[in-house]
Amino acid sequence: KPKEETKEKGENNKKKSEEEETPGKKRKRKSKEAGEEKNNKKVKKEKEEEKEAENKWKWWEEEKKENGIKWTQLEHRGPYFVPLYEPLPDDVQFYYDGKPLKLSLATEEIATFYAKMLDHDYTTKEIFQNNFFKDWRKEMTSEEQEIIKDLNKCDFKEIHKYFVDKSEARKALSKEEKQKLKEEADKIQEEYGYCILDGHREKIGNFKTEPPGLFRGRGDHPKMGMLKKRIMPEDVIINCSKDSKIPEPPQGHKWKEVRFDNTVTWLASWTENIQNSLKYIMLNPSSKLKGEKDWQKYELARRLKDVVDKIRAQYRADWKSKEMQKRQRAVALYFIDKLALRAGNEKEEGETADTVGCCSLRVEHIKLHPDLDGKKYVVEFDFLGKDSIRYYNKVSVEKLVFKNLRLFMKNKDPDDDLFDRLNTQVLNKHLQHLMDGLTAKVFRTYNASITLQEQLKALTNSEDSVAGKLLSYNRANRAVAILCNHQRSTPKTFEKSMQNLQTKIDAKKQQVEEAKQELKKAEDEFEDTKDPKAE
DNA sequence: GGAAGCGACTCAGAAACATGTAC
DNA sequence: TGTACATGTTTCTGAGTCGCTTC
Repeated sequence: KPKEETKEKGENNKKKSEEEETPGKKRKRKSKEAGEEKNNKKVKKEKEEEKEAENKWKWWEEEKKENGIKWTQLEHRGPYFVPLYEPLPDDVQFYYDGKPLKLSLATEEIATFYAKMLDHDYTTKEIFQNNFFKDWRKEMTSEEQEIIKDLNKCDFKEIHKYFVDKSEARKALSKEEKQKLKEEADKIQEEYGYCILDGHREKIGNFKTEPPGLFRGRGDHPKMGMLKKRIMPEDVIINCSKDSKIPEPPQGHKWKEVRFDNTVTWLASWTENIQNSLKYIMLNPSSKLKGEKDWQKYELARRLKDVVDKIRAQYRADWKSKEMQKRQRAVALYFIDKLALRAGNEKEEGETADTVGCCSLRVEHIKLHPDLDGKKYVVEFDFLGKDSIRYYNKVSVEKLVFKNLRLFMKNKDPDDDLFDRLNTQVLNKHLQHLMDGLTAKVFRTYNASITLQEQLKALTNSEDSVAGKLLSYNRANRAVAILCNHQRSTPKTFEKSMQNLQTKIDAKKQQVEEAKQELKKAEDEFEDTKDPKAE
């Protein structure tokens, strides 16, 4: 049938081409042109990509630099500074205790940070509100401090609406206007987004300074809502090669420092005010510096493959060691290897969310079940890991591991460390003895990689269609995600999407039901009209 | 020797943005 | 053909790991 339809359409078109041009026909021609334009764009893009691939720096075919030296030439424009604050229009007001209140520029800017987040869960959290209000008050003028004393009396709704409308307006711009904006962004990318590294043009990963705003820590972060200050050139250290063109600071400003350190890979850095830690401008993952490091990482995992059986035999033997530290080390390593847990460095209390990894597990994070759902020696894990993502797993372990865990937990409080004789330094020092360069994280890389490889082998067939192979690939990838406990929160639109799908399903069901009824009716009618003699 | 702190880097989730598809 | 929504990709930046230095 589809073939017939195509044929018919073709014939109709032929007929019409012999007729005079009608408005409908003009529309068709226009759409054809639009289609061609789209196609041309695609071809152009493909050609550009091909050209880029041809020009790609084949650094892996070159000789490696001596140990520790990352480059001999590094030239760039410095970071792109995000635009300065633009004051609100006069008709957009902040209200305190029901009355409009004109804020000073700095106070207003910080108010907009909060106003923009009004739709977000963050602003309902007490810690966020308190941190924000405390930091906001610090930046207020003394007059403002006298008036604004209670966050509950602050009304940001008009400011919030202003930004929502602004974002809607941006979405509603014409194609041409959007194109113009894109060209402007491309120009900035072209100017600041690349550097020259050893004679090759390399893409920078993050060439813009982070804009000021409110700190959005993950999970129950004690610092959420604090004011993230604007980065100025005076905060920035530039790193480049001595003989290169040193980037100019924006007019009227100067850099904090310019250094020429070729043992590091960063182009610029600054200290952020929330955690007092360093932030860097570095290259894109497609660059030589990142690619080479990635390569090394997988080579290290490959080397682990050769010795992993021996290491496994050793930690199994250590489960029976007379030394408590060795036993703890052996059980922790078993978890890292079997469950792909992270190492678990110690963290400063009160500075970050309370999350743990293997070495920092506490007694309260596991439950022991001698028998559970027909399985023996089950350990139930329940803790918050990196990014406050919950790790929940019930694992059947070996008898010796189970007995050791019981021993480690004996006479301890829930908030005591499970592995009290162990930390990541002790563990990594031991691993270093087993294999040069081996650390806890290599097990995660190794187990993730080998899982992908094995799954691909088990799920794919060389005769499969591309779609079939893609499906198998996605399934293999999912197995790795499950192993590594990679998760995403459900999107805000999830409920609505599900509702839409359900509506569609219901409509189809009804259609089927109606069709069935019609069929039944037609059959009955047919029965009635049948000639009794014909039977 | 080991604790603390810092520096440099990778990892990873959220959000923004781009593209594809169904209606 | 336009729109709304779904899906895929990229950007952003917070959260880890781990080596090194200092005390």
